[in-house]
Amino acid sequence: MIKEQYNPQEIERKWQKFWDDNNIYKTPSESDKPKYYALSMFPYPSGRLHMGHVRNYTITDVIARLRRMKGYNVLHPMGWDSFGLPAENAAIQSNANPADWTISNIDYMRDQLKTLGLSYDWDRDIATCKPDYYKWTQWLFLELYKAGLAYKKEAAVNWCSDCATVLANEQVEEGQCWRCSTIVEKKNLSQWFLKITDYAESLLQDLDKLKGWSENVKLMQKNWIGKSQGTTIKFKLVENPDIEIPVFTTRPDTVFGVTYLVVAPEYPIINQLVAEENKDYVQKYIDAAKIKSEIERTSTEKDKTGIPLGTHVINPFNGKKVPLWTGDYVLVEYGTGAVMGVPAHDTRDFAFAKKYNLSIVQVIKKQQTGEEELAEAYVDPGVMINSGEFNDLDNETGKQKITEWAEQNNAGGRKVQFRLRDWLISRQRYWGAPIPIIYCDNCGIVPDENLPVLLPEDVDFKVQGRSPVSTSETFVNTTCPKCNKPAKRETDTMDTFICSSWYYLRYIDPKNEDKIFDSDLVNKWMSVDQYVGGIEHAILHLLYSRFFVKFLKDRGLVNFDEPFDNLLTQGMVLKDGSKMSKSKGNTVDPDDIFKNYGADTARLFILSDSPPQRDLEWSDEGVEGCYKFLNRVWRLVYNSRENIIFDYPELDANKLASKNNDLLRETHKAMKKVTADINNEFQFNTAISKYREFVNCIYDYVGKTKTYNDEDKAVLSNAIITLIKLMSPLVPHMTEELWSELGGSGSIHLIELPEHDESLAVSQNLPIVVQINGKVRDKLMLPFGSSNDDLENAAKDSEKIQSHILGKQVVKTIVVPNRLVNIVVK
RNA sequence: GGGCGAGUGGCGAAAUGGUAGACGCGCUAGUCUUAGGAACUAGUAGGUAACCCCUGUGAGAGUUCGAGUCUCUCCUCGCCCACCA
Repeated sequence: MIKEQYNPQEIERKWQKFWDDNNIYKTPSESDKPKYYALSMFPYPSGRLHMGHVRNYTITDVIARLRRMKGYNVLHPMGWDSFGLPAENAAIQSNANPADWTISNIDYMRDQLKTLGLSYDWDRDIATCKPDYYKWTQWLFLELYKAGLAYKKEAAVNWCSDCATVLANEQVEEGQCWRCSTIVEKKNLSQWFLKITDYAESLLQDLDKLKGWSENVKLMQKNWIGKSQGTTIKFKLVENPDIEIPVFTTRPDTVFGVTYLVVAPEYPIINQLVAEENKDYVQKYIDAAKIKSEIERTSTEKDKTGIPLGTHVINPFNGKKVPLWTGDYVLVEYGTGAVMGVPAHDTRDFAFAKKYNLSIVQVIKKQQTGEEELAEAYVDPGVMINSGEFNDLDNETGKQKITEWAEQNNAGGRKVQFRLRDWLISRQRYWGAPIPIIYCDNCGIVPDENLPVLLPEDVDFKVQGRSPVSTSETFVNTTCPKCNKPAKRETDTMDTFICSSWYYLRYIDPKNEDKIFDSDLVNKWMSVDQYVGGIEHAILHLLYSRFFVKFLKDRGLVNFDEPFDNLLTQGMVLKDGSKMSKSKGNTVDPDDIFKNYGADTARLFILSDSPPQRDLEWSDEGVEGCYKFLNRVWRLVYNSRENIIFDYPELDANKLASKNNDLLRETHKAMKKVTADINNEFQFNTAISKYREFVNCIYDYVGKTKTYNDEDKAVLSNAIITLIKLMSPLVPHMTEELWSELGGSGSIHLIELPEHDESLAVSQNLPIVVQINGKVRDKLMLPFGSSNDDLENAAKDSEKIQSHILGKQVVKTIVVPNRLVNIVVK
């Protein structure tokens, strides 16, 4: 018996237990059905779910549920990105163990996910902080090491003093730490890197294969990889012709306009380039540059500064002698660490030359104009002048010719330059996967194959400036696996982005103790059919994941190029116009919504107000509205319970009374619209509108029907049971309850979703718009499929239309079948 | 500075080049109630007393029988990258 009152809390608890007990959402690895891998970006277990999580996981859950009901074997797993700094900070504050803090958060959040009614296969739950997972993270590191893609080097790295650790390039935002906004310093440290730059070209090229990614995200990756085609040109030092300074340029066509050269202050051999009398002065400049923060140095507002080294270089193209400078706007990491100054054709160089009174030589002119004094740099295409044998070439041809000349005369050549730099992965923190490396005085760097290398527990978390791991004597002191002599362990841990860049592979084979995963299984399940997560991962996580998959393919462990076929980047959840955050105090706790309205209401609201890609403004009234709607559906079913026959007889549309035919048609229209909206475009908001329209329509029907004959009952039953089926992916608990109470057996979530019948979804009569000169003047109800002549005649017969045509000349008539007639008059 | 999006009622938003504002929130009036913040009914872009009609999708032009939608110029907002040579 259906209860009179909709009681979400009672229903939801009951069905969640039922689903759990009966393993409704367990995914068999083998099945005759086609596979579908639906994946949400797994959360960091910070303590409790926020609305962003609710949105992310509900979206993916609806997609997974719909696919399941469309006959797919759906993999829909969940896990925990559980290494990271917050656990360590919490440990320092409360003297707890990061592991305990993390595990209890995971347990709480897992319960919350269950409360939300998400259809996960919990048997595949993984946590990156557990040894049975990070063992394979370490294994992966060693594979990279053996392939020459993990290496250690001394480098000027980004240092966050607040987090007391180094940061990857990708983790520095506007010169500040991505996590705590502390201004990042440069420090010279010996650190581990992954050679992601080896894959720069394929990471760029394969973006074209990602048809299911938005252009926006692909472009962000493309810009980050930052490929530029250019030329290197070598300039010899006048004072010591054995020294060559190569520069990188994308404008070799302007080489005859070089009037100076600038090297970075950190240029490795800068000391050999300085004239004796300038040494003191230059050293001061270099020291000053070092202590400037990244943010000061890279500010575009500031004037460029530089000083002459007192020496000169020879331009190989024209033999001209030009002064050599150093300037802190030149980056030692990019290109060759040296640039040529062409003030006439580069705005930055122009400003620099004006400031320091350097000469300006024009070498490109606009077509058809003479040479004239430049008021600003001329950066557009043109014709080469003052360029010796290259004069009169258009500058694009000039680029080729100049580069060829450089190649032929040993003065440089073609060069492809990427902005992408190697991935700095070592962190001086505790709560991460230890880097499985041993340093031996005899054997040097030795990989430790005895995995997992477990995190020590006897550590001092409060140590400053070095990894807390280094305080564990038992961990640090070990023996060399090669020579058995005493040796020391690496005490840095890995960037947690390593752990989170391969997790989607582990879900497929989560309990494998012998291998990172079974390749056959992974090849069968990958790629991920639909990945859903926040736009904030557009670069870091997604780029790293793509890199790992390309590496694993090269190692023969997988046979696909890209991990994620389709990517949906969901918008943020806002309140009062800005992102929900604790610091702003504008958060809404999902638990409160579950408690007051139930998970079904939360799910419905989070999907109803905006399309998923767009930001969603939180609205208490909107939540209330969704709750009322669910109550409205409940009442509809409850009040009609006497007239609902679960096994209603088949309906013959040709024989139905017109009222019943109308409802049958609306039922098929709803089927069509809802599945199309969810399946193709993830337009949950318009799918939900359709639910409401359909419910309004059934209410109309019920309101008009005083007594029910068998045909009425069958049509009504069809409408209501279809409604419940269509709503079940979004509103899983309430629909399960109604399904069961109306007489359905098993779970509604395991049935097949019905397909609409197109012939039943079209109306017999359609409103046809009649326009005069594109303005609507009348609307006529005409049969579906009327011929163009019939439409035109009907339009011209209309009294309203005739009054508009009267006394005018009909120039032409446009007819769009089933839609409109436009009469053009003069 | 470069790149990418987006501008539609009081609000969230709909709209294969073809009836702009579906659906909802809010609001107004009414019904039922002791009462309702519940439910139901009707209305709700602006102008007009009002039907008709006129105006209307950031501004301006263009293409088209017809433009929220396509093209160009401009304005505003958001996001990403940014001394990248």
